[in-house]
Amino acid sequence: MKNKLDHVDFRILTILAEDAQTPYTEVAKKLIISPGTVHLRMRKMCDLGLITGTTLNLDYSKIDWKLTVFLGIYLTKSTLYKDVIVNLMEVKEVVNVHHVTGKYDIFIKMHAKDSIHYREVYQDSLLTIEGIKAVESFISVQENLTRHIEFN
Amino acid sequence: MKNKLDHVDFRILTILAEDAQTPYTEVAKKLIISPGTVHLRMRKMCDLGLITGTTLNLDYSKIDWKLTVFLGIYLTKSTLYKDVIVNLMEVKEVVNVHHVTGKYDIFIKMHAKDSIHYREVYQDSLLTIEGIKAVESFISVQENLTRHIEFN
DNA sequence: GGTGAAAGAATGGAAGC
DNA sequence: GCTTCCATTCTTTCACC
Repeated sequence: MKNKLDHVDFRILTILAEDAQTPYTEVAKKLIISPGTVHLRMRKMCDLGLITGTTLNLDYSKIDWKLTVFLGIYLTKSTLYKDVIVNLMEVKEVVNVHHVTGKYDIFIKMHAKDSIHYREVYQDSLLTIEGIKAVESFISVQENLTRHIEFN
Repeated sequence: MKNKLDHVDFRILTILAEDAQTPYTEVAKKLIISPGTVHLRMRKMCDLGLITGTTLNLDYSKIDWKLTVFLGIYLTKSTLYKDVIVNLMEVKEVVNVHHVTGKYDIFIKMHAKDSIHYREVYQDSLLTIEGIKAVESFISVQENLTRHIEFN
């Protein structure tokens, strides 16, 4: 898959991963290629499934969702992961679900307005899911970094 | 902070969080407001610090970075977190760093090309950081969900 | 597989309501 | 604080290289 991509593609990715709203004309100018080429390369990378979309980076604390929590989930039986994941995805405070190997079976990230809201979600929406044996939580005190890998 | 935002702002956020490249004219049409208003609201939300940027969603496996790993880090002394975080941020495979409460002191997310690459980063770049006592890793077998909270 | 130009569309101010 | 208007800028296609 990677051999379909070259250095120009990676430089386009680097610029747009930094700010997805950068006009293609500006990307083209920076890389000294034509806007048409940027457009073509972007379509190629979307078609390849490398670029799956674009989104806003949001600081939830600014709308009074003050808590970010990571949760490591133990299942009663590891094979139950599929059903549990489906149930987790229905909890709207959950923004990220990973099936993992290691101490935990599933790893999730969620947001909550405050500790009361968090406890509600935890007790009423998470612990009640069938197949979950136990949950360990890690409350984020501070996010220090969110970025992409370097493309090259 | 939240009282500066209304339902229209949240609907704009919802649309653009889904696809940050949606033209403002299209957002305006969906919400039956003028493009100028979308522009104004967006600038307000950027100025408030709610929107911190825009980015691409990427599937790293498509460029042969096959591993996503979460790592829970124990420090020799919890007060060392600042220095350790600075050092972690210099490891380019690390894309996310959170200072957390709970069993671990710091929680990070990283990507690697394969298990050899991962072991190199783990042994040479992470375990060598002064102040880190131990690390527990969770290799993501599958990402099932990445989304935003529902705004309202 | 890239370029550059051109038609159509979007952006981002300003003036008025 | 929203809207409409408009000059400027961007997108996206396509004939050509």
